[in-house]
Amino acid sequence: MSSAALPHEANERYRHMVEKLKGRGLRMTPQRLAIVHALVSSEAHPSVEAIYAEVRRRFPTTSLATVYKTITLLKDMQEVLELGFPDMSNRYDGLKPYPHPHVVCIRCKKILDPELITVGDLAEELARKTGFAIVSHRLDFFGLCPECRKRNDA
Amino acid sequence: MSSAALPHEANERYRHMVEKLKGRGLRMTPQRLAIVHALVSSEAHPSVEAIYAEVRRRFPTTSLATVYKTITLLKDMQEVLELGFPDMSNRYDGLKPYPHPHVVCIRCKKILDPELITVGDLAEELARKTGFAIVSHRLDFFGLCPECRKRNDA
DNA sequence: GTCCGTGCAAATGGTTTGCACGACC
DNA sequence: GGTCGTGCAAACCATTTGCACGGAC
Repeated sequence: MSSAALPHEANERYRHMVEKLKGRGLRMTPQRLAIVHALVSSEAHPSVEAIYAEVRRRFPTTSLATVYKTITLLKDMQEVLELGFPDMSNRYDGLKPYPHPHVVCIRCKKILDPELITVGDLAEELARKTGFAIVSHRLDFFGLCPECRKRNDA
Repeated sequence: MSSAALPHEANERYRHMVEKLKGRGLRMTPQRLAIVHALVSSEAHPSVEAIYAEVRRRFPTTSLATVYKTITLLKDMQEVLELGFPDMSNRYDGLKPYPHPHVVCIRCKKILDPELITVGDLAEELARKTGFAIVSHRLDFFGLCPECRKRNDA
């Protein structure tokens, strides 16, 4: 899988993840490379199905199980951020694998990364007040994106 | 289902939810009352299984399906907040059914409501920047609770 | 008495697992 | 060549649904 067409940042992430996988002595199969590629080549926070579809364009025999297994691998290595939803399948972020805020359109399921002041300050305040040792967080805003607001004739 | 033993605030919520259900012409069966009771009588953000177990203590024939149906009902009426997790079953908050921050212990799955400055300000800033019409949000911090930190001999 | 709600069981859908073949190193 | 990863199919588990009986009003 070539990474020539990737934007700068995505290319960095691609190489970083491949190196980290290699560093663990894991085999770099074409499927794995394609899955990593799919994870960094979209800012849409793709679902497993979307990644599967993308990977299948190059490797039509790839199975869903392989996609799940590779994502689990990367999740455990903290190289992919998982966003779970009760009413739709999970979404993944391979570009920014650390906790950060998201905006989710409740109609078209679009997910964006808004520019916001850091939640780190809140986490600190929280740790002091509750005695929790905070290791991660998640902040999601749900609403209608500009496109869906226009289409708001339902 | 008596509400005599409930704390003030829980009792308020109990009555509010019952009134709202009645107002929609829905039948107040003992099962429904028990489910509503279970939802407001715990600050632990119970799972469906936990609610089911609690309800069964009084009405041993109650089915899981009924619990799910009633919770769906209350969710649609915005009287229960649903917290979905990819790695455990959903948890519910009938005491504060509006979006608010949570602290989740990644070991014992305890969920608390921390006292924090409002996220409303962030939501406003966000709406301006992205054009989204924000209708809801969710902020979760994950970490180890004080108890689990002590037990940290794993 | 009517109709809604319940309880059972079966279906669903996303995700995980077991296993044998084939490919990476 | 040995071992790990893949692909298939079956298993899983939380949740949802269909349907007939029973209870709320």
